[in-house]
Amino acid sequence: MLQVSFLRQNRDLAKKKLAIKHFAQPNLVDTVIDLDDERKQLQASFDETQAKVNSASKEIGALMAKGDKEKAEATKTDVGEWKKQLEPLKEKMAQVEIDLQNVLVQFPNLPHDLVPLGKSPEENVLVREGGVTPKLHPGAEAHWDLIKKYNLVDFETGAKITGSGFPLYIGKGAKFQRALVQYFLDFNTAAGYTEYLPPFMVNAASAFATGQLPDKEGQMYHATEDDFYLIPTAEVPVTNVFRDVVLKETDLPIQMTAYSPCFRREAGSFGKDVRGLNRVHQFEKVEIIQIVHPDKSDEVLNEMVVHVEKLLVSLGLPYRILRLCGGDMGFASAITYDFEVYSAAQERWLEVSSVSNFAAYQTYRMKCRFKDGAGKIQFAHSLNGSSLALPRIFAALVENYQTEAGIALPKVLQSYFGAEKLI
RNA sequence: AGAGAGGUGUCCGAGUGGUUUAAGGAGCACGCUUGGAAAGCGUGUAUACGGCAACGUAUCGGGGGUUCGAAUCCCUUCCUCUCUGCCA
Repeated sequence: MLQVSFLRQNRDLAKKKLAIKHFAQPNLVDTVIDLDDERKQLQASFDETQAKVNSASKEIGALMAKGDKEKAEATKTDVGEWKKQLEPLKEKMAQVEIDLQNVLVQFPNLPHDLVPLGKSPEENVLVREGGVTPKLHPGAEAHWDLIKKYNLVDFETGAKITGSGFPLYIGKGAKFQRALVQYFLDFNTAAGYTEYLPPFMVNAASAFATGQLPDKEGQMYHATEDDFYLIPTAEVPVTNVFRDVVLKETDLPIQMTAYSPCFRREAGSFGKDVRGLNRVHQFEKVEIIQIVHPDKSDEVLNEMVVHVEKLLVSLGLPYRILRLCGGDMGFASAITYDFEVYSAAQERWLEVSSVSNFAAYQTYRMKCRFKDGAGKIQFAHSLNGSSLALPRIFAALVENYQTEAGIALPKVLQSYFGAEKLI
């Protein structure tokens, strides 16, 4: 959420930056300031009257103690009058606060200066690429054929059990998932991240804090009986560890990693992107999350990008890193780098990780602050990234490592999987 | 799931309608004291909003209510603990 004080001081800059994110109603910035002015005014007169009530009430107490009942009763009448004035003020103030909040939550985060202009994925900027695209043998197949051929994943039975997009991993397919999760977690903890295993459902306050509510309500599965949401990413529960917390400056940076299944309704998706493991409703992911000093978040973002890059290099997959343009970025992000791996069999790039700096957008919503050296309270910055999401990594690995004899494995995974090759 | 007991500041803990302006203790910070430390003494030690400031307002798990006045009474909700039940 954007801070009113920032919007107040940077009215035009905010509008300009919102335009980069293709936000349709830049004039809401003015609305916010007007509402905030009104709120201030209402509070001033409310506080003033309330102060009179408070001190008169105390006086009544003193008068009663002295036994001066008559004067006490007279003061009660005065208080009654003031309280009548208070009622409408209170109501108006509550309404203005709701209105203000309703407008504020509509603003996406402002883009970082490095974010390129653009509307669609074609306008993302290629930062760098690496790895070598393998030369596959003739007759090489896409993962949806390979997993059928080797009985690694059964979509039909998953659909029978639950519905489409809920894959059933079997045998070596299931074990491979476990091996990947284990490898990714070990890789992250070796770099200093602390491992968490969070709840897989969250309450509305948590979903709101990281920005899923109200923006992406329709994308989450909702358990209405208890009003819990199935998490779309471990980012939601893990970032919320620090909701409503005032940290010490020396606690920063906080580095966390977590495995979780992710549940996404993916309402509105269609087309060839949804084939096989390219887009599913439930998948496994290992996430990295950091909460850092605001002066450090740019630098930390780059470190996280390099971290994920190293992980991809270790898997021997051809990859590229893109800086997303304003139109392709997420709602809460200030700057995002997407990682894609090349699927040699599908002959297309698959997004496998997204690393973002949220600046103070999430931390302001969730009131995650720290006390700096001077004793001043500041909002921390939050960042996160996938390290890594499994389905498309799985797809790219089986496609790129396929041979006529079976499917090989990158060296780093052999000990985790307990064999030299997958098949 | 049923019955009961609870939730107070950084922590422990007192507080059943009015100088509570949340006692007292511990911790922490600073100062005094000391050769240095400990002890002792003194001072300070939550957050948000409004205000240039003085200060005001709100917050005793959350929300609502009663009252001139609520940590305290009432309703509701969440959480923790104990017992019982059920269950991996």
